Amino acid sequence: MEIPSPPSGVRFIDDYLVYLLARAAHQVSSEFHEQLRRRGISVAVWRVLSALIGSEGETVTGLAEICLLQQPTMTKLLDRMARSGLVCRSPDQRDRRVVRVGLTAAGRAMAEDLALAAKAHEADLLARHPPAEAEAIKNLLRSILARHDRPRRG
Amino acid sequence: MEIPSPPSGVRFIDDYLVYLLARAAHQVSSEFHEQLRRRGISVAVWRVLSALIGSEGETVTGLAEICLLQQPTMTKLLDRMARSGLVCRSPDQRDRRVVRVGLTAAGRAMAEDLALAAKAHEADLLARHPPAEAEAIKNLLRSILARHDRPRRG
DNA sequence: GCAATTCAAATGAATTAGCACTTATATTTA
DNA sequence: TAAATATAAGTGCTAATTCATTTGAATTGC
Repeated sequence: MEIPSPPSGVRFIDDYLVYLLARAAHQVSSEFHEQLRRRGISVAVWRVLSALIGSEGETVTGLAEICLLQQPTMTKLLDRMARSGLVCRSPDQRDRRVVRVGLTAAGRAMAEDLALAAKAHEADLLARHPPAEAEAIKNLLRSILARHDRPRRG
Repeated sequence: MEIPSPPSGVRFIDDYLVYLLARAAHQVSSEFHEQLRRRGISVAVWRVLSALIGSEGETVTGLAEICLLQQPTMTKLLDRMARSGLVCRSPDQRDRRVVRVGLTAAGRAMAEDLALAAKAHEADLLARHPPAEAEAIKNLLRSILARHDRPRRG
């Protein structure tokens, strides 16, 4: 059987909020992700580093939640990052189930270096919008985050 | 060495646009993704099905771009979906390098069924915002997409 | 009209993620 | 306080993703 090219009409996804958000997130980050690729740093590693900037001592589960990953995925990611000398784990004093994650000197240097590049990229992104809109974007996103905070999820 | 709990101050990521977008996208879709999980349908499969609604005949590379995946990932995903009888491939008549992808009857039924659930979920999401804001969200996202459309990417 | 280049899709090897489960520690409650 | 339940992190297996490459077809330039 033969399939013609897609019609030029409106696709389902073009008016579907969840898709618009996913696409915007992907598109907006793609330039910075290419910078990471050039430096040989994976997006997952950058997410962990950035999550720890100004917030060292997060737990494994906490980092997984922040980085939008499963906990076992984070455990293994941290294994690799510890092996490459970017993070260190240490047991919590009060609760021995808990592992707290910190940056090594090398990890902190890399994190801060990348954060500068990330902020420069962000300024560049926002400069493409009229000032009022640029202002509105983050506020709207924070409003979305506040209104759709899920009770709790793995 | 000992690592204290993270300070309660402002984390880097809490004011970082790319993260806010990624988090919003994740959070907003999580409820629907749970619905998918309950039905035993993966997010990737849903993305392909939804991409084909009203737009059958997309190419493999085109679908990869729409679904925010790499082309080889899409090839293998389509292999699996064809095996489970959701999509069919057929060679383009004009250009024999191109493969056009269509839905089978079962695939179309599943796509339309899920699209109803997706739209219901979307209505539910938007109802949590004041009407003016709900109106603004999609427009703002479309503005972002328009302004940050990348030239071309794998 | 042929060689070189571009482009679409597929393939294979290696890496990574996800799911279900285990282990160890805390907390609850009877 | 003992037993039951809950929580944090790690493990093992399977499956999916990626990167680099290959194959086959179309386009371009000479």
